[in-house]
Amino acid sequence: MSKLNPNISVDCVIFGFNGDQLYVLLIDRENQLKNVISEYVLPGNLILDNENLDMAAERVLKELTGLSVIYLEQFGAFGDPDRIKKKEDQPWLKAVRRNPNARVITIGYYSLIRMSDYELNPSSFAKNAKWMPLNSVKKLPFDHLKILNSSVEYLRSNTKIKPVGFNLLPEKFTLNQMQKLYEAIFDKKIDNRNFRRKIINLDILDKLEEKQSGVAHKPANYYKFNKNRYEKYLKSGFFKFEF
Amino acid sequence: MSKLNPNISVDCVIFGFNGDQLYVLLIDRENQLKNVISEYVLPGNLILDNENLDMAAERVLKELTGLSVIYLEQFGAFGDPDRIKKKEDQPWLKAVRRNPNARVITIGYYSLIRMSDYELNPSSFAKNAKWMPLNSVKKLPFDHLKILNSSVEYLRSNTKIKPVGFNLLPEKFTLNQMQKLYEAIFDKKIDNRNFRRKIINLDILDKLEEKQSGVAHKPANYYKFNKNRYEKYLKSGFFKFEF
DNA sequence: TTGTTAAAACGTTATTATGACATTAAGTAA
DNA sequence: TTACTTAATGTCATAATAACGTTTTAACAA
Repeated sequence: MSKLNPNISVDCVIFGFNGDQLYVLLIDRENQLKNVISEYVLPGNLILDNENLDMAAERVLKELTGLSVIYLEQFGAFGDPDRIKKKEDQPWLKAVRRNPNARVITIGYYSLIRMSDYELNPSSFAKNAKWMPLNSVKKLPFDHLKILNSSVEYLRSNTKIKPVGFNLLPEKFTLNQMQKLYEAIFDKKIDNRNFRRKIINLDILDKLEEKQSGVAHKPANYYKFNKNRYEKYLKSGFFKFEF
Repeated sequence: MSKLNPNISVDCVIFGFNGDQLYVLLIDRENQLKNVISEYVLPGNLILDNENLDMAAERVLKELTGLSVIYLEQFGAFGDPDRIKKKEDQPWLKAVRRNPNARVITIGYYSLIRMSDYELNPSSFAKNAKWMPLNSVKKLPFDHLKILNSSVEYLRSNTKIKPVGFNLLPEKFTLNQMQKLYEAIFDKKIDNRNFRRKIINLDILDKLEEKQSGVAHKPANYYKFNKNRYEKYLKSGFFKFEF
């Protein structure tokens, strides 16, 4: 069996979207350790000595939340010598780490997932995990708020050059759902006619026959992301997506 | 005195520009250790336990090349378990590392400097250091080629959204020097009228009174980067710079 | 069956940015 | 004075953008 590396960890920022606002997946420290005040942290842990960073992020996320996520992307390394030295964080570290005083640098990973695809199942490990509205997270232990903020910046600049949003939307989605998502990511209103034109012109959406049903207004058409077409475009040059 | 952390290193990719092509600063392993075949590597080393990653990058670069660099930017973490396990790299590791078998993950930093500002001085530590044309670097020990390639990608996407190039140019420069730099970074020809229009419209250059002299052709006007104006624009929104 | 409600869908115009393209200007050197 | 070399410049057709209001389609209630 492989050993934990005492100096290197990964932390995962998992974003979700519920049709209205962005959420981030946090885990409750309390459930990792009884009798310590309940507090939410980013899912993260030390890496094993025989795994690479990407694998570590995948494993840690799976262990702490039950999620198997399609892709995780590295967005930064955080290594202030005192990043886990705050007094209030010590009891927890002492309880869960073999070497609670070790200097740990952490590598940040992020992912975007469809919240609906991953009902966090209270009967598994996932009972620790909780979706929190991104805007409501004002304080986190360690340097996790810094890490979170950094991931949000990364998400934004990434969204400008890649259609990352599809990972957060259901398989079939309406253009208005999509617009809401972009508005949530960039935290600003977008003109709906301009949005539609732009997204349609990218030519990576397939308009389905299907429409919304049961809604008390004109039903919206469903669309699907055409990954093949997207990848063809990627190869033959550059993608731009800005507002 | 602080100790080296056996598991975490930084590696620096320092880009320079000579008016024609991009260079990268490498150091000669031989000078760190006699009797090992000469081979160039990225300047890098383990971090100290009391310094953060940015400080470590600064210090390591200074120690290995003599350079004090204005800004270093992190661009990625590299942590394959076998990244320094290649057989041919072992003698060197054994000679310079207290714990040559330790798993080391490394954080990549990059910077752009004016080659002319930093004559690498053969009388100092810098005798190890050498500017190599970026295009000529086809092979490096460890995973340094991967790191280098990653930094080039990062440089490119960064250049699209920030006028990073100014760090590589002399204080006063001509628009044609600047264009050559962008052509080197993106590795493609740019139409000079379109380039000029775009760069002038950014409104962050000051045209100086001064002209080139002593050249056997029409002398070019010198320009200067106006940092204040640039930062004002940054605050009030978004910068775009693409070709 | 008709009217009300609510979100979806849609088009135009003025402005700005882009890409493609060729000629003249200003110095030095022979 | 001429040749040489790089600097500097303008136009036009096309594409992308921002700003803006009205009509459509379904469900539901009266």
